[in-house]
Amino acid sequence: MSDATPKVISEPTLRRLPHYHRYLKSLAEQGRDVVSCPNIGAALGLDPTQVRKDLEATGAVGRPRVGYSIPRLLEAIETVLGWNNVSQAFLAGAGHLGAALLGYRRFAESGLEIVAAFDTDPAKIGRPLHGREVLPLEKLPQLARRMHVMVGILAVPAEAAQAVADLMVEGGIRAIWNFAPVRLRVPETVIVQHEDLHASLAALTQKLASTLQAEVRKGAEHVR
Amino acid sequence: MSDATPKVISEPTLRRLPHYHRYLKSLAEQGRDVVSCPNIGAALGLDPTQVRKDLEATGAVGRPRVGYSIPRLLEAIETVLGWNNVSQAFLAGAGHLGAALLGYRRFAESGLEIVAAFDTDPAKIGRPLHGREVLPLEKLPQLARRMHVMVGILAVPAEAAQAVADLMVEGGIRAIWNFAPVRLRVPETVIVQHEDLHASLAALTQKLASTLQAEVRKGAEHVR
DNA sequence: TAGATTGTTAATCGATTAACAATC
DNA sequence: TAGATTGTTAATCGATTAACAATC
Repeated sequence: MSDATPKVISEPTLRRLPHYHRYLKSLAEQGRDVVSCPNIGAALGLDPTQVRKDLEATGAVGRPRVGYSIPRLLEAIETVLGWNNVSQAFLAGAGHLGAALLGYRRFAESGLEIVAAFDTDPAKIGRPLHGREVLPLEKLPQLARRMHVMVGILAVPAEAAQAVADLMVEGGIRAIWNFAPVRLRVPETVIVQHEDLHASLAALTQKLASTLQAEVRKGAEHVR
Repeated sequence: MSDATPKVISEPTLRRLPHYHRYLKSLAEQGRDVVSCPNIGAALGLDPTQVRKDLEATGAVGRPRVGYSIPRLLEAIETVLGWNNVSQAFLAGAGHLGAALLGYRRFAESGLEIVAAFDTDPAKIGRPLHGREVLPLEKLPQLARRMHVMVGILAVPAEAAQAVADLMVEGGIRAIWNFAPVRLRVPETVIVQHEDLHASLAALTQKLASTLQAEVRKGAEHVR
């Protein structure tokens, strides 16, 4: 029998862990050192059982009647999410969005450090952007290999996304954070996290439209 | 009995619709005018049955053996997503991310027009940003009421998010696109679309870490 | 007609929620 | 001890996937 279990954590759980972390941090600052699932659930608007299951996924152990140790919980979450060992990332696309991502320094707290940006626009290449150098896109693969960069951030127009993703794969990048509204074709060994603003916006506007419509219907019914 | 059905479309379906739209657009440009679900599924890497269910949700009707009319499908998707009637939005937070969102003009294609930005920083107020004026945040509620703006985009630091959301609600805003890593407390009548970059990043880094770990284990086993 | 695709109903799968015994 | 909370098992719920009849 092997030592460690594979331990697959579901995407919804993974996405909730940072929220727990943030709340626990605020409690720790207030001097609290234990917390219960019902407590977290009430603060974050989540089902206490769901909170417990999520915490269980981190390997944390609590004490009945008391709760969980906040420092140990924070530690457990950070370990699971890999926030302890920072990994370096390359950013492709130094447009509006790319620049915003470069400028947002707090990703470092989540274990990600953007070390260089790449673009095809000669006007951008060579100039520093938020303290990082902008390099010609074609250099991405060899540099990724040389520096053992594992994470790529894709902030290029939809038309170019697949080609740039191919470059990243060529450079040995193993995880792509994709901001282009395109489903990428990559080898199975490469992880793609899709950050689809267009999809979110579509969901938002549709929900708003259907809500407003329902209200109009209800209003009409009332008049009738 | 009432005329129209409420018709609730699931979030996953809503998020896929823009992808279908994009693909259908490209087919239309190539002069194609019919398309089948297996066809779409193969192109986008989705199960054909899932594609069919999604299209069904838009009210589109196809012909057995032939497929769906591309123009009619495009029309159906645009109608369902509310891309025909553009709605105006206010942006709160003119920092890196806010500026990037302002600069990204293509949201208009998805029925959203950002008409003004708000901030508390005196250095930003009064200056135009990507062609839109930056106004003092405290003016948001009354202006939203006066202009009947229904959508708010929240791109402020986490600490300020709840307070700014409260201002939006006060101004009668009915849908909030939230880029802050915070769960907002809003009345039931207000829709919140959470765009949680921290959560996505957490999921990405965890998956990468656990994949790499699994490979190390496998390698070790091989050596043994 | 033959056969591919639609439309629809059933089965599967995974996540959330509920129930309850164990425990401090 | 009494009772709140953990840990765990079962039930529910919704989305995905499979199966199959209807149809052009």
